[in-house]
Amino acid sequence: MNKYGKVKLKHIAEKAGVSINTVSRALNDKKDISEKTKGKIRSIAKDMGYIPDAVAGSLRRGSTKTIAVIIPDILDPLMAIWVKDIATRLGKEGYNIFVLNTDEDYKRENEAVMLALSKKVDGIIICPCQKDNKDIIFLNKKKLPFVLLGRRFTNISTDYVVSDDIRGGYIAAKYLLDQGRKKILFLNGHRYISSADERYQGYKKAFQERGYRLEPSLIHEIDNTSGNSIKAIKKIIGKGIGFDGVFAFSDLMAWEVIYFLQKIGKDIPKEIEVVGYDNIQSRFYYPYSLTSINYPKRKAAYLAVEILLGRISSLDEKAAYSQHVIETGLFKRKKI
Amino acid sequence: MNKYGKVKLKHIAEKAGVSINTVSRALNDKKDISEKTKGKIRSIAKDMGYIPDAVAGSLRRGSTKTIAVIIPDILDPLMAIWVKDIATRLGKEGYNIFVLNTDEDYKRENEAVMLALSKKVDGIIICPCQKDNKDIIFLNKKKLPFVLLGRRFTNISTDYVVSDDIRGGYIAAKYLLDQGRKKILFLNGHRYISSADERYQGYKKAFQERGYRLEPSLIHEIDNTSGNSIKAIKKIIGKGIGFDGVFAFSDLMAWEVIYFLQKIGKDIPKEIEVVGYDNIQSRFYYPYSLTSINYPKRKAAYLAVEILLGRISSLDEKAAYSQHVIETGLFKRKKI
DNA sequence: AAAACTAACATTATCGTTAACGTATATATA
DNA sequence: TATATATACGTTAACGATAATGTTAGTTTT
Repeated sequence: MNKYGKVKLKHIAEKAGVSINTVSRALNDKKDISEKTKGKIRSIAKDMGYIPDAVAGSLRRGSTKTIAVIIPDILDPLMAIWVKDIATRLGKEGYNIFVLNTDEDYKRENEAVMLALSKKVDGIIICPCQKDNKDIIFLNKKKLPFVLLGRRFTNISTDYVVSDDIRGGYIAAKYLLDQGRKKILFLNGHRYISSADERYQGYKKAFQERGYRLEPSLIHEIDNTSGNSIKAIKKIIGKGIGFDGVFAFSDLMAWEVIYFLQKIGKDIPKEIEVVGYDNIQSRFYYPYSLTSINYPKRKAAYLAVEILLGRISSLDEKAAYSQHVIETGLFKRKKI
Repeated sequence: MNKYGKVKLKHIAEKAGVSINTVSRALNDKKDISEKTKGKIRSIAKDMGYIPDAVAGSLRRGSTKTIAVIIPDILDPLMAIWVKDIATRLGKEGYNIFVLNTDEDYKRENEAVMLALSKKVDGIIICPCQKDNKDIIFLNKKKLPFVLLGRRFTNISTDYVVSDDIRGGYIAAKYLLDQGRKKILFLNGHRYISSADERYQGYKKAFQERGYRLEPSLIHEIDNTSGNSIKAIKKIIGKGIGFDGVFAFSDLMAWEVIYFLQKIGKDIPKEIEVVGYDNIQSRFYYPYSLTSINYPKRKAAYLAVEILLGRISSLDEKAAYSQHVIETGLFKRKKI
């Protein structure tokens, strides 16, 4: 370390015998500076152990080079994967990310948005917990670029990247029905979440095509958070409701469900076949037969990032919305 | 929205007929202001849709109210749990967190530290990927408070919270040996990670107590990142090395290992018994018999936060280091 | 050789907020 | 009544970096 408690541009400027501005230009690789001076300044800066003050720079520049990622729950592997992919992709463009958990709570989501606004992030990627969040619409007016990932709004047009949830729900129902399952338990997310609502629509369609009626006692809407599905399934079984198939809102839910059903002695998938969503497989190896609705998750995340970067760099506020519905398919897994 | 593109303190001050400073005091709940004025100003600020500019505030205040959490991998449930617990606890004190992944990479860890320094965080909680990182020691000189979590340094004294890894390794080995396992595969992390090194020491001790010799071909050091343990175990089996027990560095590794062993037809735990570390159970229900080394993870995270907050608020730079080794125990799980 | 231009640097304003300091009024004490 | 003491505010100077604008010396143009 050197004699300066904190090395500022000023100190480098003094030592180099140039102005602060010249130091700034040298370190930021701007023009209007000779290679010789630039090299000299950079060398001095390095020697002095200069660490740029991002806060001061952000204030002056009017840009923090930071993106907020607002998600329901980092403990859901889908979200963790997305967060990591987004961070990696954005890192290449010099952006850092701020991760904010909402725990599927509308109020916390709005607090997160306010925090992002306050922290002056350059953009937001958000997986909203409701399909018609009025406070987020507010972002439009604030002219802060944002992209929805995984879930969308129905009451307003925005940029988004989602999976084809209608088809996902349809495929899942069709598969279970094709397997001869008669009493299928649908453990869905709340229908005020776009993906849950759309999966329900697809699910319903598959039943209607066969002239089947949806049995209300077999359709449940629950939070996609810790332990919830176990609580729910306990209650359902407690009521004496029987079923031979389950379609869960996420693989996470599906795992919990399988765990519990196994525990009470059910033979999976013989007695009860479970279908999940998201097809999480990258790290969380799971030995049971968990068929799942699959879609290119990384592609979705990257696409959201590209759209956001486009919005940030584009001067055209009125550019058409980028709306992507990514194809879903069935990923069939056998018991190993 | 109102006529102001961006509502600043100045605008509120104008409207309220007071000075900027008074507005600042009102909004920050400082003293030297009457309840009446405070109420009036706050009401006006709310009406005008004022959103504080955290960047400007941070620059002036010299504090960002942000903590960096530097971890190897957010995809490891242990880290995800820690991150969430830390965020929750710090949130109550008005802090936000910046999550930075290192992927167990020394270079990226140092970049993360530099970034944290540049972003002017108020403190760092870090799970270091090496037990003697010289660049982090550098933090001491920078007088930026930091606490190690899960892993510690051996070449320098710092604040830390770790599990009793020596004992953890000892217990695991003892358990497997007690079960009559003769050929135990130790899938450890790299020994330049303190926890891996200490678990090795405990492991060795258990063997020595019985007069057993460690078989080098059964001890492997690998990265605790995606898919690595499967790659490793494939190679080990490919070499014709047989084993009837496995002690893995993390539950994550253990899951991967069990997955693979199952896949190639092994009966778990009959043929091969696996012991993991961290005892992840909160969300990732896992149906196989995975006995694991347990310790109060949330307690560890909270403790790290308390220590950090203490350092931040304390004026005493020379306060004795807070060093905590949290008790570990065996969590035995049966096949369900 | 005068005018025009350019490269390379310096000077200064600015970002929005907070804190140190200063001041005036109201209240309490002697 | 005179003086001390709070209380509640205003004024102004940072915080550190960057962008806009100036300035100077050297080069090119005609």
